[in-house]
Amino acid sequence: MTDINAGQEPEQTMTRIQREKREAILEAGLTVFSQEGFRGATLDRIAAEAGLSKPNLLYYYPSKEAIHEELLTGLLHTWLDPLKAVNPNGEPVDELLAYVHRKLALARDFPRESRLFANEILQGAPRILPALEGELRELVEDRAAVIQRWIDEGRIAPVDPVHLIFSVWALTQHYADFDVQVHAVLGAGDPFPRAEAHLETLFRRLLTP
Amino acid sequence: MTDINAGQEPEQTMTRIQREKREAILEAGLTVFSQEGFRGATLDRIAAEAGLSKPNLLYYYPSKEAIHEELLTGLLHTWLDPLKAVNPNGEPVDELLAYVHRKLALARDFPRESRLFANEILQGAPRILPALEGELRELVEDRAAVIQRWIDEGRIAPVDPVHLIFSVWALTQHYADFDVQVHAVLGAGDPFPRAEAHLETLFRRLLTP
DNA sequence: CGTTTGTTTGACCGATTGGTCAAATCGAGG
DNA sequence: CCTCGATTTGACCAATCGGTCAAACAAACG
Repeated sequence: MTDINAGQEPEQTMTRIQREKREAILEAGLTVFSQEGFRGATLDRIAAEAGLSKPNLLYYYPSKEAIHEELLTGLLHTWLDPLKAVNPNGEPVDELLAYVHRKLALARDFPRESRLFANEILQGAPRILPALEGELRELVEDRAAVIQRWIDEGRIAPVDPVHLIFSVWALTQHYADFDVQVHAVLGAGDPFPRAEAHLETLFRRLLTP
Repeated sequence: MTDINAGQEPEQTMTRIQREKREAILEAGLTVFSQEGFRGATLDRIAAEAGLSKPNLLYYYPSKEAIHEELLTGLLHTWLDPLKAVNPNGEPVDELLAYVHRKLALARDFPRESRLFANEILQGAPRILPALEGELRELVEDRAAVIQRWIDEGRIAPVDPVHLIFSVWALTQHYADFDVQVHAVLGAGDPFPRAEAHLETLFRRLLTP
């Protein structure tokens, strides 16, 4: 019996089969957790989705909690990167529009990740509240200061910087988290091209001085 | 043994105690379902929250499903009313801003209802998809036509009418569904006054011709 | 080929789940 | 005070939950 690394990422020491199975489990966990939330998800469903027996799944991850935790920690960085990438020395309107586009692309390409995050927040963020009050808050305060500077310099129209960031989050994640509703209203087509054009219009009118 | 109405609302025939207990159960169910989702919620927790024993709860509602269903059906109307109330004969910008304010007030005053709805959509809307594809879709199409008319008459700036409605939903519900995140970033104060001012600015710049 | 190490599974466990039921308790009317 | 229906509860049930374990199986290697 090999006590497979219950902690972090010495992926080097893992065999091919270990990497593949753990990846399959994370993939399945992402699907199930993002639909049902942590409490609603069951190991049986995750195991079935991953094509493994339940004891076999528990051979690779020590608990349901461990799968969920690894998914969440991986997520936060992906989630904050687009905001981090806003360049304080760039052209303000372009930088902010590019941020919106990156965030919308994330919603389009990683809807399950978006819903996993939404589920965690809806449940009161019991597992990532510290990260929200730490990393996230600091990053937002930092970028809000940059935006405020742009406003003071008259390079974008005055707007509450933090609520501007909230608006970007709300508008982009809506297309991932509420996609069932979006499709119920719009029909079968891909809503993203129009969404992109709409958000471009919205933020351009909001920000252009 | 009285077989308490398992169907709809002859509230007239109910005694005071029946009305009170059923109300307490719905209240508790709203709290629990909105936090944990349908699968994650347990009858034990709902019963505890309502101050009842589990068998006593099941004396008033025949199943977990029944509580959830009654909450959801009651919800949809509350949710659509603000959009219904948009007056096709009013002043366009005022009407739409009033809609935004009504929807934000809903998020402020009924956050649990908002989260219950969000949970249902996140899970794929298994219980209200028909209503979304029916009532909701028709209402949105109807109001989108009104907005399009306003655009054609040059009374508001051109904008995709359906995505405009999505934007109102996304921006207002964000403050209810993600309030933990909002508070993590902003600190303890009440975010709604600033949110209201921000959304007023946003939609005024977007819509003013 | 045998051994050792890594992988998979069937059987099982205690706890919790949604739900039942008969018996106990309450409360209003006679 | 008695009665009868309304309400409440303790005990219980089958199913499912997260998780364990020993045994079976597979793979690598000398």
